[in-house]
Amino acid sequence: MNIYDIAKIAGVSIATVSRVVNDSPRVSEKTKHRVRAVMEEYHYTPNVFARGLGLNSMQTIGIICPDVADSYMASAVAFLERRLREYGYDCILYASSYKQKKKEQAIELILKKRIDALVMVGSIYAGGEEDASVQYIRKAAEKVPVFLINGQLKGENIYSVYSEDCQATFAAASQLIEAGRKKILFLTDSHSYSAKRKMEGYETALRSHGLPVRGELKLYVQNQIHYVRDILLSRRDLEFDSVLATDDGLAVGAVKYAHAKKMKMPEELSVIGYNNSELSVCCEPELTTIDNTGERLCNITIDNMMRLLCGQEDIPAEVPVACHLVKRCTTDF
Amino acid sequence: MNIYDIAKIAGVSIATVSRVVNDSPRVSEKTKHRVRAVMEEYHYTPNVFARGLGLNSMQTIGIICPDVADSYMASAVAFLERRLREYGYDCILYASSYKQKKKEQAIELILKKRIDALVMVGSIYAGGEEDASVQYIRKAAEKVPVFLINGQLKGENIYSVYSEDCQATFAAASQLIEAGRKKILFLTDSHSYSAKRKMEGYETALRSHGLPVRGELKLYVQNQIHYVRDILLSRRDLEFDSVLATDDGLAVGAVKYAHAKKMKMPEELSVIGYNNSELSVCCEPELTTIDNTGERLCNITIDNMMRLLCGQEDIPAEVPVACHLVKRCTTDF
DNA sequence: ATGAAAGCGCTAACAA
DNA sequence: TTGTTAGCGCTTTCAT
Repeated sequence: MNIYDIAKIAGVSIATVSRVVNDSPRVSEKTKHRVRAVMEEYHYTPNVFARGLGLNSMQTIGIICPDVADSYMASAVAFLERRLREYGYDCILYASSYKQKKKEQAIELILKKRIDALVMVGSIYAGGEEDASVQYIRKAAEKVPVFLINGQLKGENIYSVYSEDCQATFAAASQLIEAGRKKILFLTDSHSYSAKRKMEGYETALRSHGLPVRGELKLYVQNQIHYVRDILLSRRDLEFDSVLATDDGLAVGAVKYAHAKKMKMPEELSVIGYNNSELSVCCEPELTTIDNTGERLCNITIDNMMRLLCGQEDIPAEVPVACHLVKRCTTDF
Repeated sequence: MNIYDIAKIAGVSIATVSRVVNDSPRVSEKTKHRVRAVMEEYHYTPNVFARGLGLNSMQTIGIICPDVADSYMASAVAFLERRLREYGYDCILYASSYKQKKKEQAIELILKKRIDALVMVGSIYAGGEEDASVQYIRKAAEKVPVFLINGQLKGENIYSVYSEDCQATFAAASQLIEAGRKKILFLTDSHSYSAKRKMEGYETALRSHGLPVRGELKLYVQNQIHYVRDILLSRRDLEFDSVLATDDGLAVGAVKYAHAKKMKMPEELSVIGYNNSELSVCCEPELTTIDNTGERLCNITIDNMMRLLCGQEDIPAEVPVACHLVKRCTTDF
């Protein structure tokens, strides 16, 4: 059942059927009704491939992120998908992993699908720095508008929305210090741009309060609760009275460590996580955490994208979004 | 840059270029090399829409699930995506929500995309029962093979892989009873088929141990940790010495309740969760939970799908997969 | 091994 | 308002 069949049955030309399908105003209501009736009766569905070929678009947005299983990205993807569907777009999903090579391959593959726009979720992709590792994004932007969520990159056809992680960790670390903590352990699992910005805020807070920045207090670990706990237990040399983590999972690892050492929280150990995830309210005591407002980032991105795809021009190239601290039980301020 | 351009530059016909693109054996190695060189030089990428039109396929699998943000489904989607990509397939993603109407709409929309197969993730879609609410799946299966993950439905072109939830809860409840528990609270947030099967196992265990099945000990609640805790705190009439939950989040709510009441776990309250999620190892004490082996379900599904798409015939219509209990600290057996 | 040409099902410019 | 027709870029059959 194709457009020719419908045209024949309805006694009109294919052009008219096409117009009805696309709800063109240049068809009389009467024929519209008639054609629609025929389409209904025969369960006609326009062929999207042919349509794509003609329009050079299948109304599809590519979403790429390092790992959909990560709860932060899963929420982002869920949110993006829902809003895009409202606007009649489909999502094709690519998990790129965290490796540079894989990221580039993923982009290459996804661009072949002739998507209408590309969303890159995660600060692993770009973060305001200019090196070779970011050229593939620029190249992608030559073909299709690129939207970075929690990424930052200047360039033609590239739009960044990111959370102000640096300010957030600065504020959090400052509060720890002002509450009397002197040795803040910085826990991270990543060298992403956002991790760098978080570390920057941490260091700035130390310095501006006259505290030394010690290398051994910046710890890279895998993001697995028990693994983090065990690492901390094994590092008996390490002295710290508080933890600032770049992810709730890491922070929970620290909480588990405190349990294992029978330390009281927050008195003997303060802990601050990141992302305001379910984990932060699951662990005991519940975790003070930084909410980086993933939903807002997504919303702003979609708004910008839709305006761009509708031909508007005045889309901001960069939108920083403030985080806020959610105070729970692992801190005493 | 299209196939005609490449053909002209390489001094061959478009048919030959097409053959090279598809790596047909009916082209001499010499011309293959020549044409490939030209394609490389001009960064030629075949137009997927035209290709789709010709082949009536864009090598795309539709994945539909009620909510990608849910950690169980997020892992499943992540896993499916990775494996499908290995086979050269793309994923288009639809979040359907849990409502019947929305589910039907989602299917209708996704079928318009002329996907090569459809994966439905989650026991919300079907579970071995024959009612009207499942007809839309049968209709979908007329157009494209349908793969249910943790769903069960007999029918032409429908393939089910599901975990044996009934056995799992039967075993878990039996162990609780044999460890001396008499009042097991069954906590669930869903009327999905899998929730029903879980309840069935729970009831069977009670009966086969000579215990009564009490309606008030089967509790439907929203899946939010604090919400569950508060509900339990408010239901002062409810007496129970153990909890069997259909999801880790619910179980953690019970753990929080025990904390609030200063009850010792597992002595005064045993808790068993479901899904072996990160939450189960995050909470304190850590949660005994049922692992329903989501990865295995996905793997089996993909294997079956690929065999089917390659023209093989002997695909099992139903594959039950056993769960297993992961013992942690909220039980004393 | 290669080429010519007929689709695939739609959109849109142009005519009427 | 409606119809005719020329693409869109590819696959594939049929010749050669």
